[in-house]
Amino acid sequence: MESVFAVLSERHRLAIVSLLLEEEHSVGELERRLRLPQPTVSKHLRVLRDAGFVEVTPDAQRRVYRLRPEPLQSLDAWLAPFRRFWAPHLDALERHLDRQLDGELDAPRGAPLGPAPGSDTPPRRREPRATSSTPRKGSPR
Amino acid sequence: MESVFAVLSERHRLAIVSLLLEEEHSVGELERRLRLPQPTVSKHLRVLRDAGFVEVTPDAQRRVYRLRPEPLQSLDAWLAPFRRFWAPHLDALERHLDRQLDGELDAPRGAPLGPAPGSDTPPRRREPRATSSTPRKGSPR
DNA sequence: CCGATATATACAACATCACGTATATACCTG
DNA sequence: CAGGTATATACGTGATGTTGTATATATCGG
Repeated sequence: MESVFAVLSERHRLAIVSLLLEEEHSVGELERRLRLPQPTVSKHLRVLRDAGFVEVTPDAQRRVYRLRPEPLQSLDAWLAPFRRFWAPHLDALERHLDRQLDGELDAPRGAPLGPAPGSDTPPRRREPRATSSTPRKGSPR
Repeated sequence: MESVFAVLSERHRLAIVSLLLEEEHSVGELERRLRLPQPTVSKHLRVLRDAGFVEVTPDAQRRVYRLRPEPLQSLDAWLAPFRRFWAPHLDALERHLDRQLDGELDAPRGAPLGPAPGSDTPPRRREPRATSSTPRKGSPR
């Protein structure tokens, strides 16, 4: 369980993190909120603790878990360069919307709202923009 | 492979996403950059495509992959509430850094979001905030 | 049309993870 | 000390993911 992503890729752990965002909780409280057997909760908390997501404070027999900021902060830091990436996309979207709002007098060529959510393959053609440098054909392995 | 986290929890996929942040790449280019066998690259790209992280444009026999913003944007959105959470912690961190001048928290350029800083808990204070007025005993289920 | 190139997919082996069950440890109350 | 409560851990099992090998599909050059 190395990475921040691996830790959060489990839905119950994600739920625990979300719950702990609001306030600290004991194991039993998490157990009830999530409707999970106690060993499951404890094991997920163990993973979260090893990864630095939570810290624990003993309170008699109870263990009160609370969120720690570091791992999520590092996630935020990792994400930073990507914000710069989709900024232009947002701009493009905004410009598009601006034109639309400004009046679609332009009658924009029928293109009827592509359904294209994500994983389609637009039938587009692309010129060989291959950095002009690597005309490799038979790269011998 | 449901969640954004699950997709990014694999280091090679994370590397691919980072590479595609800089510019689009064909499968062969990724193959060489990452020193991975071609089927492995293709399979990871398949996962990324199904999850909406990348889109592909055919260029003769090549397939040129480029990054798509949506999934990472949703990750950013998920992270938003947590920023409010660690804001107070940032104050503490800043005070600490002011004294230490220990800058090392930055976006990894290709660095694989290292193992979460687990128990390297900076010498922080732990208030005895054990809700001192809750001497719960045996709570019956 | 043929061979080479580029990429995708099928299949099997293997590792990892999450879960349930059982049990261990610690603390509290009487 | 005894019994109950709260949590952690060990072990076996089934599910899922990753990888390597082999093969299929499509395109290009001649």
